[in-house]
Amino acid sequence: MRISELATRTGVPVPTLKFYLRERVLHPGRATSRTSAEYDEGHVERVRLLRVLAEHGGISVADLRVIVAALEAPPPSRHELLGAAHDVLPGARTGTPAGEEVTGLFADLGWPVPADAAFAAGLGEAVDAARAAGVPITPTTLRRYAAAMRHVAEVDVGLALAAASPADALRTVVVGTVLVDPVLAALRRVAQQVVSTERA
Amino acid sequence: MRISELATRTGVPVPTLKFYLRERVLHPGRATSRTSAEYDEGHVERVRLLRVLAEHGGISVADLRVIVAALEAPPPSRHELLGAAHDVLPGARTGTPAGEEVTGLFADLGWPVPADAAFAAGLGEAVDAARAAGVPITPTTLRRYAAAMRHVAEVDVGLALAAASPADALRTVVVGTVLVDPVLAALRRVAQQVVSTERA
DNA sequence: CTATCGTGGAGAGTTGGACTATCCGGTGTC
DNA sequence: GACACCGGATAGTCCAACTCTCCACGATAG
Repeated sequence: MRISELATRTGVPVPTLKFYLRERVLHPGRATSRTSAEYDEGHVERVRLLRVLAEHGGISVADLRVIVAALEAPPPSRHELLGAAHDVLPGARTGTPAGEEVTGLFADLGWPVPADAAFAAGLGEAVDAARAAGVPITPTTLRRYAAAMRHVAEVDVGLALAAASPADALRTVVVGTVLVDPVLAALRRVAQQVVSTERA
Repeated sequence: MRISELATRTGVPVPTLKFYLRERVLHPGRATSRTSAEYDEGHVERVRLLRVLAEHGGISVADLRVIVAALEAPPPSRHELLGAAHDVLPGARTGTPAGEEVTGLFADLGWPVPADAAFAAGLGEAVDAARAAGVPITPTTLRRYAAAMRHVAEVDVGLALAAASPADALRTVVVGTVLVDPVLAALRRVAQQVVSTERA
């Protein structure tokens, strides 16, 4: 199909598609002449992915570029895949070591987390920010949060392992991590109301 | 103190403070003459709150205005307080009824959630977005996520109930909801790595 | 008592990100 | 062979969040 059909199929205007091509988040079509190219279902898929990550996940074009690059080079093992996906996601602090409290938390929980894991430092920052704003987060609080998120992670990993191919698994991890966060946030708010009602 | 001292105390430039005053997210100081005003510790606190919500919570100035308005008018009961806080937070869809799947989920779980709760509709949208991007979320998946977030909510409500005053509780709920989300997201990613390692 | 200096207030300008519009020479197509 | 459509490039728009510039005036140090 040509670019105008890609536009009608995805509902994205032609100038925006050209913008995505320029920004290298959409791979070029197969050129059929100097002034036309052929796009396929892969392009339709990609455009839909870009839109949903940008609109519902709030991912910037710069981060989209990193993400699609990772999607196009799937690592061999399913386990490495998770690390690769995480390095790419916004919020990761690759190379920055985590603070003492965070490493202590992981030791307490018996979690074998390397101190330089992509999100360990980000976790420390997030906790400090919440405390700076007056939220009384104690080590106990943090342990309880961690235990709950472990249950979430069990579900997440199950979804990824159920994928048909490594490429599918990578896609599920990256997209799932970004797009399930808002689902969890909404569930958290609803659950707060429920717990609060029950205690009243 | 005068505006320049407020600027040095908070590390925020004077023109930015003037911008916050114009946008009515920072309450005016007590005017001591036509060309000067007196700011106090409440202003320092407020500016720190604005910065941490904007930087770590990604809250826009328009949403900040709604949040600070809510903080200045605390509702009488602690239970109403949660609803008031949630109506104000980004992602809320006040007045929009939730979809069938979401109301069914709540019925399944035995959660007494009104169909027009602030986040019920947002939840449906978030789930649809994730599915549109190819994340295979089943009703079972959703129930497991909900169970985990219920544990998170137990901790949240405990924190809010421990606050000294209703005003403190409101602050804890609003700020905690916004700023603990990134903490949970980071914990989720770390837990994914741990679970994945254990299964390998 | 006077020369700055800082202030509140308001409008205009800047920056960055994400598009969107215009142009252009070159097809493809009826 | 007219004419819409294409790809490629450049420039322009729009929004949010600041940031700058003025202005007239009050504060305060010499």
